[in-house]
Amino acid sequence: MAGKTAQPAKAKRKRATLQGEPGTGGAAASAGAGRTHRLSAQDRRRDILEKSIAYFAQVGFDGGTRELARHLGTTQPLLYRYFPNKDALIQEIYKVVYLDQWRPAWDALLEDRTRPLRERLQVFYEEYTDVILTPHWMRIYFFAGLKGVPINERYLALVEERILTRIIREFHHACGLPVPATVSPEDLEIAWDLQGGIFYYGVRKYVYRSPVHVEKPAMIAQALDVFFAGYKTILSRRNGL
Amino acid sequence: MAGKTAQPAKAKRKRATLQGEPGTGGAAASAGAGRTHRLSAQDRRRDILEKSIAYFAQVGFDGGTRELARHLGTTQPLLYRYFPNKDALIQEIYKVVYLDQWRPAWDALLEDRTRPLRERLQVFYEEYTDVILTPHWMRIYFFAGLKGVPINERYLALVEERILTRIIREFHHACGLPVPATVSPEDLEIAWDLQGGIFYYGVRKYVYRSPVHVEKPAMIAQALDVFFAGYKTILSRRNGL
DNA sequence: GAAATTTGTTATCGATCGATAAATACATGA
DNA sequence: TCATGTATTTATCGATCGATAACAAATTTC
Repeated sequence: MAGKTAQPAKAKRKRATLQGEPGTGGAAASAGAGRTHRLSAQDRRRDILEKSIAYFAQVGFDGGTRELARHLGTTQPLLYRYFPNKDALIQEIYKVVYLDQWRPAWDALLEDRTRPLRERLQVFYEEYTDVILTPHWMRIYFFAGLKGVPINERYLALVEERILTRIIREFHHACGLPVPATVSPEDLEIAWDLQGGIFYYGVRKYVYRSPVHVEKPAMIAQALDVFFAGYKTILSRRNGL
Repeated sequence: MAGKTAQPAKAKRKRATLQGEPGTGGAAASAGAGRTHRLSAQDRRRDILEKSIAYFAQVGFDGGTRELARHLGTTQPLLYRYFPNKDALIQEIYKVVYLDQWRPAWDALLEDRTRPLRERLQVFYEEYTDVILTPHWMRIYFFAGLKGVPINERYLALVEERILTRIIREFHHACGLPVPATVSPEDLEIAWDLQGGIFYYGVRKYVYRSPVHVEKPAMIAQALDVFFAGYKTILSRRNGL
């Protein structure tokens, strides 16, 4: 269990002396991102946040602050000028990745009864999956979930409220059935089945980096085909054939 | 970012002196699991493996070996008598959790054409999810996936080979259609949609510890209802209505 | 252009991690 | 009962981690 690849402790010193060079500052030696010395506080903060998402999405939240700083092209203590501690940085990542992604236009789209529901859902899921079926979003989502971060519950509640109950209601309307005042647990679970089928495509692709067999829009179309025909049949049966 | 809750370094010494007591050995003081001193090599190894699964499923593979030992009611160096290093232990966990779970009876069940396919799949998924929709399996699965462990690809390939292609083939047969020699990418992806919908129920429940709205067998029944009616419609359409 | 402010770096601390070596408790066979 | 072998523990090493303090460089302000 020797701690990874043990590097001799001498290397540090060497870099410290190099830092005196004229044209090439010490920090850029590692990341080589391009001489970004001395940003404004606002820009630096944004830069840290952005690159932290990419970094933690790769290695998980147990990734070290030193290696994170290397990805930033700066030094590790600088992080602590902009975030009081590692956990505060992570909390901010959650907020950005989870909550600030919903587009208000989707609210209108899902309930726009001038368009066929099938079309609405195809458009919605194509756009929505453009946001969440990405390596960063997916991996942050699961790293956070496994850590038991409380923000997850909020997200699942948000999915039910903004997406799933709407789908059920609109589906009833599209079938000429009375729209239920409150969505039943069974119907909610059927909508989760749709959501889960689509979502798992992203899991296979971005969590497991496994090849998928059709392009994303085609996958969504198929999932919706099955959902529409299947759910309609269920509703028919339920209402005495 | 002070490393968790900093415990004063004195505490260690104190326990070391306590260890001299007659009835209560040093190790049991922490876990209190019940005086399991001196197991046979075989039993100890099995015990370590079993409890390691529970422990790592809880905290992830970055969990410390010392705390793992506490859960075992022993000391940390003992682990290294039975596993050369932490990674070897983890590899063995993968093997147990992933591969040694498939029941040969499922092979026969899925292809038993004396029973209706719908019934076969209900039984299969109820049994199969008894194995994989558990906190341990789910969490190990994702911890491993996010770490990029190569064993995942093998698992996904196994699902396609043993479950999904069979479902597609049997479905064609049940519909009176010719059974395709090789399953098309589109059909495979439709089967993944079924698998994903069911699987995501477990994600919500065990990764996110979020409440679900119907019991597992009912969820499976609904997912299969949608799948059967939906896929049948698709196949009909595909063959010129 | 000097003082004050802000940004970034070097050096280091204490804790914890995986791993090893040496010593100790326990069991078994002669 | 004593020697031998195995199971378990104590003590410790080197590396790495998050975090802080002290210093240096760049920018702004007067």
